[in-house]
Amino acid sequence: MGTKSEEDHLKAIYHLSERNNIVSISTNSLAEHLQIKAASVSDMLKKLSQKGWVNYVKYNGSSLTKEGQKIALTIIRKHRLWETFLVKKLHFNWDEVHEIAEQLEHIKSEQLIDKLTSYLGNPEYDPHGDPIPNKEGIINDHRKSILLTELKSNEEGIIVGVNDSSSALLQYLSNENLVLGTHIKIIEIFDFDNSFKIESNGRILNLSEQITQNIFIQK
Amino acid sequence: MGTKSEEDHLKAIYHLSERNNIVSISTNSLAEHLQIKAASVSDMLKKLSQKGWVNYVKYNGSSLTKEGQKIALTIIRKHRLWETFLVKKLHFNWDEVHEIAEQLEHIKSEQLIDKLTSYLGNPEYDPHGDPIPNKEGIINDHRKSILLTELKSNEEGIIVGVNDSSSALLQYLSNENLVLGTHIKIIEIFDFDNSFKIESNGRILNLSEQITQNIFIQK
DNA sequence: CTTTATTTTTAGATTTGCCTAAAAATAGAA
DNA sequence: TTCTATTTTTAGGCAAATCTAAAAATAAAG
Repeated sequence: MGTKSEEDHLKAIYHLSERNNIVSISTNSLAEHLQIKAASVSDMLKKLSQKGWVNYVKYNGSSLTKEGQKIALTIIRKHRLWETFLVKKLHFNWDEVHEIAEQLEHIKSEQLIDKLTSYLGNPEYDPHGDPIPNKEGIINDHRKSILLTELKSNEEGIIVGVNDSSSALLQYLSNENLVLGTHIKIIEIFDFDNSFKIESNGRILNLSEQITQNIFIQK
Repeated sequence: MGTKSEEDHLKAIYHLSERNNIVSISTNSLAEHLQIKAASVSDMLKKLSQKGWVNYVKYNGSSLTKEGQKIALTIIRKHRLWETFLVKKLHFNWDEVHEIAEQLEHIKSEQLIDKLTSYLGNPEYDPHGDPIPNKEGIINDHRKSILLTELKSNEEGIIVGVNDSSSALLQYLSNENLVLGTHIKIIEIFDFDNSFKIESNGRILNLSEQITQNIFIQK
């Protein structure tokens, strides 16, 4: 499809749109996300717009076209399949695979991905609980998940995903034994800092707002 | 280590040296092998020489330094491990894996290769019968193989490798059922074109010189 | 041992993806 | 609403890896 850099830009637009439920993504937030300068992003947006992958109005942000979204989802599909491979088959920890998958996602071979998919048993979710788009770029997410922040005192749920794949968060969660499938119960919510006191596996834990707004729960 | 292009140049020097048992590789043959122009190769040789990876004397060809050879062998190791993965685990045919491995060999993660190696059961040879260098870049090839061309009438042997990984050759051999491990016997050698009449699996086959000089045999 | 042919290098351009600095547009505050 | 701050774009540059065309070195042929 595109170059590594083009693919990275499309993916960034997709992720920022998804995370914030926003239609138009600012050039600055893309630059921040991609760790490059805004001027470089402007250049690339012009190019992607010309290719028909991005809707771009000067000074007014950008969004993906149908075709751009298809490409972004193909890359995300590959990323999540490779992460699944790394954890399930090569026995990496879930916090070690992101960087490697960032490289593997750009390998070009449809047949490779087809064979990898069936080798992994057609997985629907990656090791972080994120749904794997199908070959047509469609996400079939039958989890009814909400953010932990949306729960109230005394409510209970199961961890089904994370909103952020940074090593720091994933290691923190592993360390506290808050892995996918873990059952938790809200004991108390502290208004002054929005931190949560929860119970999980018979232990009492305190979670900061930075943590609670990155954990997906199913009641 | 280096960029994709640097790695490709080092690997090319290694392969051409190996194939021809020659110490110094001409710029033109590198250009031919890499499918780029000789002028571009000159530029790169200057760069690699400056990095201490290549011995380069203007107008006099190039060879690998110790360090350059180590890098080349690391790439070759990764290439052959990925090929093994593609054939053994994903069930590709041996003639389909070269292109994909050309991409995968540039993925950067030592841990990934370590885990892949043990996942594959520390293989010593790749699907084409080529030895896989170890982590230190040492090739431990305990096959005593010779080229099919070196056999005489009535001699027999087993196919243990190929000298050329082109799809064309590999498909030809698969088609004739001349896979690794196949036992063959020389019936007759025709002087006028150096072609061989052989017997294999009870069938009589004629092999041109282009084929016989690319098959490794163990008596 | 010249002359010609071939190989290799240099010089100068191009493309891609990035940069900095300055200009232009938009948004926010008084 | 007008001034200031912020965001975004433009303009011009740079490094990497390639190219073409021309010059230089080496090899081959007579």
